[in-house]
Amino acid sequence: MNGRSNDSRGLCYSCPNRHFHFCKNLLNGSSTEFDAHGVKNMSFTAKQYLYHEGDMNHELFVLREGWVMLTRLSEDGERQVFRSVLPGELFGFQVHLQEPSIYSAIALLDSVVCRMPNIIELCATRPELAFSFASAAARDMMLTERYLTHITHYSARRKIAFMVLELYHRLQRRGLNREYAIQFPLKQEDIADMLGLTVIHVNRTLHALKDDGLLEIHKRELTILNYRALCILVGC
Amino acid sequence: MNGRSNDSRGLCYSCPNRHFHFCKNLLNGSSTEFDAHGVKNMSFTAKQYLYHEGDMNHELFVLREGWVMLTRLSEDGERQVFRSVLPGELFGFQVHLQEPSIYSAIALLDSVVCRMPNIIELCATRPELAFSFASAAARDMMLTERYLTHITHYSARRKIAFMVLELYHRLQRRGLNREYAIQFPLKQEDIADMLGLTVIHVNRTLHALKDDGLLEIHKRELTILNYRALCILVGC
DNA sequence: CGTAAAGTTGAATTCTTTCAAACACGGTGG
DNA sequence: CCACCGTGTTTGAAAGAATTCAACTTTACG
Repeated sequence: MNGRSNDSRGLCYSCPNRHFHFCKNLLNGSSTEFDAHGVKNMSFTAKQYLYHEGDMNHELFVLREGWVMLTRLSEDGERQVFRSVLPGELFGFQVHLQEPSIYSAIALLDSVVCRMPNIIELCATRPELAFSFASAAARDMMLTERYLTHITHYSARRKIAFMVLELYHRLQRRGLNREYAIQFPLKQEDIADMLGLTVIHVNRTLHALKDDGLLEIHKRELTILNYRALCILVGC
Repeated sequence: MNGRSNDSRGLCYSCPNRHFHFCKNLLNGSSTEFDAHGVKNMSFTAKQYLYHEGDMNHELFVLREGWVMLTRLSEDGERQVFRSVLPGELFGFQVHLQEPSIYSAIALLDSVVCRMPNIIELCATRPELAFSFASAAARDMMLTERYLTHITHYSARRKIAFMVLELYHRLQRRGLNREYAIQFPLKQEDIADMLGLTVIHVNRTLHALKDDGLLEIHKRELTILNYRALCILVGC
């Protein structure tokens, strides 16, 4: 009822309930009301950019289906992957709504997003939405902080295991898994840029994980071969 | 006026303007109005915990003076430092206000905080505050993401340089620096737990940075010896 | 003054990166 | 149908970065 029961499952690292309340709020509004604010669905094909860093993007998106990745190019040309956005989740909200976006959003799978321009106006009309935004932002924050602490403290093996479990749980929460398998469009280079490793090392580590019977990535599909062992590795 | 001019200073990594708008909003309210909601100042001495992870903490804090550090113990006993909270900044807001806090807050210096219980009630009375919370959360998010990307991708030397510059700029913004020096209560172990390094390696790296004339930490005071070189190292 | 906390050092080991090269696979054009 | 091309993946060897462990020194503080 209040989401507490979900959090007592011991999934200490993932945040499967992310944005749930927000989306419920948002999506329960009458569609005519939202239409008035220019809220509408848009489709993107895989590898298509929704927007680039530097664009003036005053819009807020909810991903309805697909997979979106948020990236940024650092000053020295390195690509940094911020995070993956999965169906039901929110993205595009940033501090200064008047400022250019600090990251790019690219669709990794064919995706449908719900776009909301005029966030400020929307909040003015429905004040409770502002609180939802705050909650959603705090939720993102929690997730990012977990990535931060895990990634900074542990081995490549554990980082990858953490990321895999985290993504798996978020998808599972929405019923987007097939048993222990999920559709997985991330390339080894994406994983590397997300976790701060080299492609080569990601490759070797993935092999080791497969040899040890923990997980396997094949043909854009990720299969968790030993869920318990993976949890133990991540330390939860 | 709108904060945009502040962001054009080229401080690509730090977020000196953090929480500024929020605090302005909040602190400009008439004190009687806030008193009605139980808003009040509290003092803590150095090394004193404001609250522990697991506590039921439904409160929001603004740090007025001092230095607060947010930490968490992971399942395997390792301590993880989330971030430092500096004067003028907000902390304590988390997704599920009804849930126990996911981190501890400890004062590293004698500190004064402004405590606001009943956040939800407060937001109901003053809806624009909710939007401020969302902005503040987004701001924290941006900072954390910058830490994430910097820390995951670069060497210990650069991580430490980044952290130092970031803290320096946040303090400088409030005029809490003395030239190129700031009060610096973080111990080498805190730095290690924040950046995911060992104390030993932090120690060696700090020495190297000092030998190279970049920065120096002595008697709880940090001095930036070569600001330009530090910026170049961090890559901004 | 004595104890605990914080900082320092060296040597050996482990983890991760770098560089250079090869392989696998799907799509395209001839 | 096959050669070609590009993207993504794989491998080896060597160098570099960071950790571990164990011990020692200095500083802070009651």
